[in-house]
Amino acid sequence: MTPIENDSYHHGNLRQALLDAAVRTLKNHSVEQLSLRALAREAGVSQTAPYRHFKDKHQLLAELATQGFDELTEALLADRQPEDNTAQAMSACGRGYLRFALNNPEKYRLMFGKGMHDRTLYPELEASGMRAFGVLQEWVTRGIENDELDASDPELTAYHVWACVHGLASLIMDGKSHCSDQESVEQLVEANLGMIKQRLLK
Amino acid sequence: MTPIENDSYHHGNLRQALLDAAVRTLKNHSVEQLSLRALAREAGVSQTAPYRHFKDKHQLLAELATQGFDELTEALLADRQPEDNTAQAMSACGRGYLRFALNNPEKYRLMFGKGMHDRTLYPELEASGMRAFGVLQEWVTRGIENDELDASDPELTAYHVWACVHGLASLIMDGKSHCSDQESVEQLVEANLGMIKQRLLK
DNA sequence: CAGGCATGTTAACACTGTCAACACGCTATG
DNA sequence: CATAGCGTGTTGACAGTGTTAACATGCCTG
Repeated sequence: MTPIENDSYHHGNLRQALLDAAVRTLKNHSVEQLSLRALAREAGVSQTAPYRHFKDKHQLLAELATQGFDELTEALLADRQPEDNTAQAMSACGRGYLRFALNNPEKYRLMFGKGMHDRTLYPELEASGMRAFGVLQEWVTRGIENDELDASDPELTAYHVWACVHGLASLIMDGKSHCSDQESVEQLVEANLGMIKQRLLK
Repeated sequence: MTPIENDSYHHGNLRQALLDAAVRTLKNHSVEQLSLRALAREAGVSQTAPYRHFKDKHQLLAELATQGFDELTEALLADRQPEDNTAQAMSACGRGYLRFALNNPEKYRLMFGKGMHDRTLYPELEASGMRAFGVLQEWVTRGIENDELDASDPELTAYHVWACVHGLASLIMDGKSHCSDQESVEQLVEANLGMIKQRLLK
């Protein structure tokens, strides 16, 4: 878990240690509160050492976000079974998405939001984002092919579903939902996922 | 437009001048780039003068956001006609919402997102947000009463629609839409609004 | 073994938010 | 009408930030 303790002049594992420290920070603090200098302190290293491994603060954030999208992809696939039909895939993906977002709100906010300058500067970020979107698009496409979905354009439909789920996650995360307790949030999520499914499924 | 020029020791209109400068800044810069000191410079005043009018940077941001929600409420009502049926109200609200968000992306990001510490500290902010949501909820409620909408719970349905539209706005603003030109964005918006309507109208 | 290169450090600059102490000038009260 | 007070603006300072330049260390390769 913790990076190897190293008393020598060279840390040995600083790059990963900084990323780990950043992930840890995002558990309790917002992206805006995350500082390179604090990460360096936590890694037991001088305040400019990070610049040997990251051009920018933005680059570190971009790598965190990339890693976040990969985790999101896993979350989307976690509850899926190979034999799932479209309705089951929808439910699994939706729950996986919301679970990830609500369990890692600050990381999620970093992935979307404006943590970095310009995400087009980071091709790996774009790619990992695309992979996550691809999971959605895959079952939507299959659902349309199998005539299970009431839709024609797979990409547009997948984008629409993404927007709905993303909006739901954002509103809840930003406290715009009246319900504070865990249980009523889950009910809200289920109700919303139900409304999406209800009208998209034939 | 510009605050009154005032060579005297006292500015005379600093509070509003700062808010105006902030709004101007958000036209070209992100919330993160907005600094109190820069606003003070733009108002031709020392760097700590703002603290006579705002306890915090957060308080200034909260007031901007409050003002933003009021503008959003106007935008939601702008294209509405008193005799509109639910379908027409949906379209007008949806277009108004997206127009506001895409024309004022940084202000919108401030309104949602994590610009302030804790929005519950600013009751006026909460209230103006509620007024905006109320516009949505109003026509949803009427639509259900008139049996024009295929839904039962007005609040839940309004929240669902809000999530869909908010998600769409966020994804487009954060550049997750492939389409860069104005025209294809509008097509994307229309297609998405269409899918929401199609699914909700009886 | 020696030199080079990756990785670390120190010092410094230009920013930021924020507070305390001080200065100005309008307004109300004696 | 004078003066005391208070709202407003200023100066100076502290702590924190991202970032660069110049310097130091030590492993790895020729």
